[in-house]
Amino acid sequence: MRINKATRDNILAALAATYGGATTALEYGSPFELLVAVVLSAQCTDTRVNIITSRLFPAYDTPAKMLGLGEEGLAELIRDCGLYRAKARNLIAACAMLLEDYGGEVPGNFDDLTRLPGVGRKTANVLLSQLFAVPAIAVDTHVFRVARRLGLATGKTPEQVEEGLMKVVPRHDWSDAHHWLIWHGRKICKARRPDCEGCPLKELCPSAFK
DNA sequence: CTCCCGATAT
DNA sequence: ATATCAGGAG
Repeated sequence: MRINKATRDNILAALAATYGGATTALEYGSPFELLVAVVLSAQCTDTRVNIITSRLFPAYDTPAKMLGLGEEGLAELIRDCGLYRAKARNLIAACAMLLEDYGGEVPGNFDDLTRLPGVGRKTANVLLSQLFAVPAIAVDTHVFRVARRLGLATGKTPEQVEEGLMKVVPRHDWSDAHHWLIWHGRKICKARRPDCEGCPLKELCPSAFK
């Protein structure tokens, strides 16, 4: 669904006004902790990730400490977030790579981040924008769904939606717009039963149920 | 494309 | 019962 520039700018202004102070819901105390939290957040609510990390981070807050857990030990601690074997395997391998190649620090560029096992395009963009103030639009399930419903972007893949959003959102708003779309997706524009009646964008949205 | 996967909402 | 949740790897 294509929309004109005036409508698009009104939508972006309304999102900014409604979700202006939005930021991540993931709780973390260091770049490494955010890396772990974002990997755990795949196909899992942020609320549950925070429950898990509140038990994990006090004892395992560095690559060296987490590596000492081993896959089995880590898997047991993160079991409740689902996909736990793959996440444990990837995180342990990522800890080893961080120590081996990056001095135990989280690298600050896209290519190095996506070399880490379990870190793909979306996670890398989250870390770049959140940790290094690099303008980026991480397209997760909410951003993908909401951007398309609002007519801000088209395309069949997250990467296509990311490209579309970068064209219509001013660069200095990329990181913020990512959070606006996530919170709108959580609170109003939900996957299963969107609350179009209570939506502040219902007059502007090409997908609104009227 | 399939697989990984438990917790929660509907 | 089923869809969905801050995806990524093979």
